[in-house]
Amino acid sequence: MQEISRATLNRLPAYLRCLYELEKKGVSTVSSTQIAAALDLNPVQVRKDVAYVSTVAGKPKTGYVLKELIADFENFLGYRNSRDAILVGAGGLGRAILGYDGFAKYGLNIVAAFDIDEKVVNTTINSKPVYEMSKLKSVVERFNIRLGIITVPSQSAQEVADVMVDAGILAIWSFSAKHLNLPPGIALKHEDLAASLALLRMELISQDE
Amino acid sequence: MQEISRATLNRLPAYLRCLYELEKKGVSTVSSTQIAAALDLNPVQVRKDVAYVSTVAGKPKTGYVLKELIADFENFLGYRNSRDAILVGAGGLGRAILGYDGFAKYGLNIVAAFDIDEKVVNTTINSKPVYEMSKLKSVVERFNIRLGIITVPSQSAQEVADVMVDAGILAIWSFSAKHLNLPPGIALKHEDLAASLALLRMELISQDE
DNA sequence: TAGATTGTTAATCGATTAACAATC
DNA sequence: TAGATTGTTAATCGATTAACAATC
Repeated sequence: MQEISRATLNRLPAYLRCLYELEKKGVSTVSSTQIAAALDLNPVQVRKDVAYVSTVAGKPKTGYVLKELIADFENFLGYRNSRDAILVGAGGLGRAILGYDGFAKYGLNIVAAFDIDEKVVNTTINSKPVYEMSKLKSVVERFNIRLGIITVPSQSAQEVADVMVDAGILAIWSFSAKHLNLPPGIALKHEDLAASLALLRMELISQDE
Repeated sequence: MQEISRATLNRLPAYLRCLYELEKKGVSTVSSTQIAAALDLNPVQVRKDVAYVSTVAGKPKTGYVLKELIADFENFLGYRNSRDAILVGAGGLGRAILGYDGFAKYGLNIVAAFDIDEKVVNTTINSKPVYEMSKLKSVVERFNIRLGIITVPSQSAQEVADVMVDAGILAIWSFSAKHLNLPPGIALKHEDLAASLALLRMELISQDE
C-alpha cells in the first residue's frame, strides 16, 4: 500500500464528520457519490481516499457499510486511543483551547498548561492545571508527553519551542505568528491565521472586479 | 501577469513577517537566499513569489531593497487599508479572537459580535459590542460589511452562515467543525483544527516506527 | 438484464525544483 | 574580471480528474 498523502489526510476528519451525520439520520450504507455531494468533492477522490483508510471493500451498486466505514476512519485517525498533550500560553487563545472539550472527541487530551504569568500559575482552567514554566520538563517526562501546543505571543514562540524540544516533545502545534526553527525529526503544524485571512481577502477582492 | 496561486498567497504573510524582522535588525537589502534560509523554503520559490508581489526588480548581486519590498507586500496584502468584519459566537474562541488586537496589523477590524446568549448580549468584549442576532442584518447593511467570522458550535454553523449570506456577507471565515453549504460566489475559508491535528498526529506516529 | 457503483489505470492539471542565461 | 544573485524556461513531482473495466 502507498503512503497516504498530506492532502488526503487533511480531508479525513471532514469525511468522518459527514459519516457521523449520516449515522444520526439512521442511514446504513453510503456511496462515494453521496459523500462527495455532501462535502463538495469529486466522487473519484472520495473513493481513492476511502481506499487508503478502509479495511473492507465497498460493494458496487450499494456502496460502503456505514458502520464499518466509521470504525475504519476512527481507527485510522486514532480517535479511539487519546493522546496526551501540554499547552504553553494560557492567554486568550490558550484559554479557549483549554476550555474546549471538543478536542477530546478527536483523541486529544491536554493534561496541563504552562505560563509565566503569576496570576494564572497554580490555577486551573476547565479543571486543567496551569503550572510555571520550570515544571514543564518534569511533567513532559513523567507523563511521557510528545505533543506540545504553543499559544504564546510570537516573540516568545521560539523560546517556548526550544524548551519543549529540550523536554522531549516530538510534535508541535503552533498558533503563534512566527516561523519556528526546529531540529530535524520534530513534527510541526503551524496554524497561520494571517495566511488564512490573506487567502480569504484575496477572494473577496477578486469578486469586486 | 499570471493569476497568483493559492500556495503563493498562503506564504506571503510569512514573508512579510520575515521582512519585518530583518527591518528591526537594521538590514537594508535582502536576497532570496536569505529569505529562503529563514523560512526553510527554496530560493527559486522565493524569487517567483516575490515576482508576483513586487513592483520593482531585484538587483543581481545585492538582492531586493528591504523598504521597497515591505511596501509592496503590505500593499498587496491590503494591510494598509483595514477591512471591517463581524463575528458570530462570543464563546471561548470568539472571545479570544475579539480580544486579540494583533489582527488589526493584518488589516482586520471586527466592528461587532453577535450571540444568542443573553448573558453576553449588550456587553462589550475588548470594547467591541456584542449584539443579539436579530441586529446582524442591519449592522452588516449599515456598515457595508462583507466579511463574517463564525465561532459558534458546529450544530449552529450552517444556520449562522445562512443568516450572514442573507445579510449580504460575501466571505466567511469559519472555525466550526462543520462543512458549510453556501451559494456560489461566497468565499469560504474553513479552519479545520481536527484536520491539523490529524496531520500532526500522523507525523508523530510515523516517527514511532 | 440494466443500471449504479466500485476500484484502478491513464491523462491532466498545478506547484515545486532544476538548469541556465543575464547582469550587477 | 569573478562571483553572487536575479528572473525565466524546462523538467519534475504530486495531486486531481477522466476514462473504463469489473461487478453486484
